[in-house]
Amino acid sequence: MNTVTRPGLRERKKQRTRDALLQAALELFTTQGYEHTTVDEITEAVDVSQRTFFRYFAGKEDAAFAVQDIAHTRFAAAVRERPVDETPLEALRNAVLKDWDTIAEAVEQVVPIELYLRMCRLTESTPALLAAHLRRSDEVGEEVARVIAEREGLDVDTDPRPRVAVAVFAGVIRVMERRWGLSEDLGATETRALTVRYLDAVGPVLTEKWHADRGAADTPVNARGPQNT
Amino acid sequence: MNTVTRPGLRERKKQRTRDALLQAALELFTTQGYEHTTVDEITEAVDVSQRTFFRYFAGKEDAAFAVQDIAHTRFAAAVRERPVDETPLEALRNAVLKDWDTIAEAVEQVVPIELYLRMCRLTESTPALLAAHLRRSDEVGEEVARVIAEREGLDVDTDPRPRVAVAVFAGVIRVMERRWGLSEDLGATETRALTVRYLDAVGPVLTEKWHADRGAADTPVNARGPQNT
DNA sequence: TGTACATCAGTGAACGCGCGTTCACTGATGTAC
DNA sequence: TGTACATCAGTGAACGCGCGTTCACTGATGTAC
Repeated sequence: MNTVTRPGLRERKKQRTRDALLQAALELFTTQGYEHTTVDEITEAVDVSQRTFFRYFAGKEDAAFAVQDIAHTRFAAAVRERPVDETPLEALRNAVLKDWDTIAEAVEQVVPIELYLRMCRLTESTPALLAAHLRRSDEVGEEVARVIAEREGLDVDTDPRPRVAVAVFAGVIRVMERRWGLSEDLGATETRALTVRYLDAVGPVLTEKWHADRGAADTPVNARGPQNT
Repeated sequence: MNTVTRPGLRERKKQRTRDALLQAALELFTTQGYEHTTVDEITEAVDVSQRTFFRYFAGKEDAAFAVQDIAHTRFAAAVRERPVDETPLEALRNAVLKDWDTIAEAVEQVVPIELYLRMCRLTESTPALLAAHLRRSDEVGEEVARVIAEREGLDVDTDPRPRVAVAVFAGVIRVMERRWGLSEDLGATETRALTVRYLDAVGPVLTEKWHADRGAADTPVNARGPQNT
């Protein structure tokens, strides 16, 4: 065993403690609600002292967003990897979509994906968490705007376009998040389709006459016909 | 005196107490920082009991956003008042601009405008406040999306366009807020011009080649030439 | 105009609560020889 | 392979703090007659 050098026993134990705390935290948050879960309950569930929790997480909120942070970091990295010949909005769109291809696996390294999805729903319905989420997303947006500016060889502080592009994109993602949070059981494929459709809606929203196709706007991406949600 | 019926003495006293608390709160927040100001300090400054504070504000955060709430309410109302022949984005743009014509007076009814502006800056630089602000803005966005949907005779839950339009608009406003927060002494006129320019940038960002006018994008609205900020 | 009663803003003192911190300590893991 | 020492994750118990709540009470304002 131990084919390649892997972290020592101490490191592996740390990782296990952290994972256990994280999983217990999300489990409790999604079961009893974020506000109604105390740090003490989390540490009791894992059977470590309260002090240990604060060794791994700066606070309760930090634990709540530990997995989301992975997603954010991955997204920023995905944007960085887009070929420069794509337009900024193409790059952003392709980055999310590509990112989503492998996000499930990445999350599963830490907690069950299903738990992460439940946590996302909770975030949408808990004011304190939603506020924190929006602020974190805003930060990611700022980071991504800098990446876009660099790609295009622009100064992010003097040229408004990188930030505007990211803001437009982030706004659409936010609309998708809200909608995703509302409808139960919206799978990966549907979410993807929804995102593409919303992104495609931006152009027409700005330029086309809205009333021309009134009522036909929410037809599914690949098919036409009656539907709900 | 008392030409028309005005609120009784009791009501006027209540108003004065509330205003005093609000002003003291913002003054302390902007002077010492939000986190470093306790509710007790606020009530001590006004010389009322701590209990009285909670009669007027649900909590510390509520006081911090009391003025901002006025602005939000006014904006939503302004959107409602736009003629229906304007496109949604025209309506949103005209609503902010029109709203800003009279916002100073409205705010002055409650606290000095300069204090409100200082509070806005503080919000931008205090994580807890920024998070709360973004969540509140998100709520306003939802409300405005419903107004837009109604204007256009669309169902906000099946047609993505109202929410997408508002998200795009809100994103641009957010970019403006951030920039405003960074540069000191950005007056009303400049802010207005900045907003218009950012809104005008949305179309080109989506459609035009970015590199064509590289470096010339941030020239002032009415003039061309070297400049900073 | 005056009196008697009702309403309700404000009091003040005490409390519960959970977050996050502190401290000196223990014992397992890692490393040097 | 074994021993001696260093590191550092985890302990547990105590604490400070500020938010927001509770309660029975006081006294000013409003209203009915």
